[in-house]
Amino acid sequence: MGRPPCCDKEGVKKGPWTPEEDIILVSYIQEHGPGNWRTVPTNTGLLRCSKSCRLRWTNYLRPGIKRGNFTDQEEKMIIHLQALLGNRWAAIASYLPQRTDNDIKNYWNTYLKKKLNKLETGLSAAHSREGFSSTTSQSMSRGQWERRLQTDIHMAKQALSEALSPDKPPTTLSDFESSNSPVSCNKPPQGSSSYASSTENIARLLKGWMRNPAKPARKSSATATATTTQNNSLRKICAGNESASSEGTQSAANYNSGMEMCEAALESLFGFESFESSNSDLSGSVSPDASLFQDESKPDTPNVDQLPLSLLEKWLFDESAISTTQGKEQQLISNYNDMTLVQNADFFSS
DNA sequence: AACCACGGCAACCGCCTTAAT
DNA sequence: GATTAAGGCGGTTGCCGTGGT
Repeated sequence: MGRPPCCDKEGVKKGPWTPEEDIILVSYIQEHGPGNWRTVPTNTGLLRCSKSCRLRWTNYLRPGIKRGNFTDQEEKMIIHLQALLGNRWAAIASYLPQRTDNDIKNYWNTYLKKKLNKLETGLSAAHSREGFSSTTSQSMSRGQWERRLQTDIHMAKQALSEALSPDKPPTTLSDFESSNSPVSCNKPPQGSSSYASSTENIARLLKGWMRNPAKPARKSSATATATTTQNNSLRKICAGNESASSEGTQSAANYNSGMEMCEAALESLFGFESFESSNSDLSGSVSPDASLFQDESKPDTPNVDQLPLSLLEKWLFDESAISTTQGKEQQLISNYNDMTLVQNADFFSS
């Protein structure tokens, strides 16, 4: 016999989540923590499959998720990581801890891919204008360059996968990756503050939602027409959550001050505009629930995930060099690094 | 004002890996 | 070791809002 069944498929609700369902889910996770999704539908009474609950949590309700426009820095990072890792959105998302893999994937598919295609066609058009002919020696060198790029990408991927392999010492990338994985959320949080603050946010979310029911967030909230009974039950939940909010506020404040210090340090060190500060103008445009989570912490997220790409790459490939001890690959990777950096500089200066 | 096309995004689907029995 | 479901992930779909005609 294998494991017991997750959830029977009959009577499982599909489609957008209602705020009430969100509250139930968040309340449950606040109490029990994420993980063991199999039991969530039965214990909460939600008519959702466990998978749907997990997805809703990881993509929408989880504390620390930033919504709204992507910054230039994030955009560059995504492009760069996509070139390195391919469509491994979860891996890419681990470098942008405030963004979900779904978010990054959507952003890539709806915007970045098109933007890069445009740039690519623009570049090739410019090349043809400048006399790049398919029969000239220049095209030969371009072909060689492309082949070399392909090889380098392949080698970089290989080195990366080696660096990520589980038999490596515990200071490698895999640690950071795993520390961002949902599994790590199963670990007892460093204090229950993250869930408490999550509750606080949900309470505020509902306050806003009830105060302004005519302007719900898109999709789930939009489809949810708040009935009187719903509001009453939600108010009860809110009242309960309010009491838990004070400790969360404290932890959020601590986190924020820590983040500010970290960002200030990064800014002074690398001259990068910090992710948060460059996003400060988004606060007005994000959905109500999203903005509520802005100040949330992600307990197991290491600060290294906030580092700008150049430093991250340096660290990443230094790690690769240590673990692979293959100088040739390292050389190729650094070549690739140089090339992609130049490419990116070209892309974004245009 | 009505219609249409397009873009954004939440959620679902299906496959693969991991883990429990 | 085999079996089976959970969990994770990437691809895809479908709904809704918005802008153009």
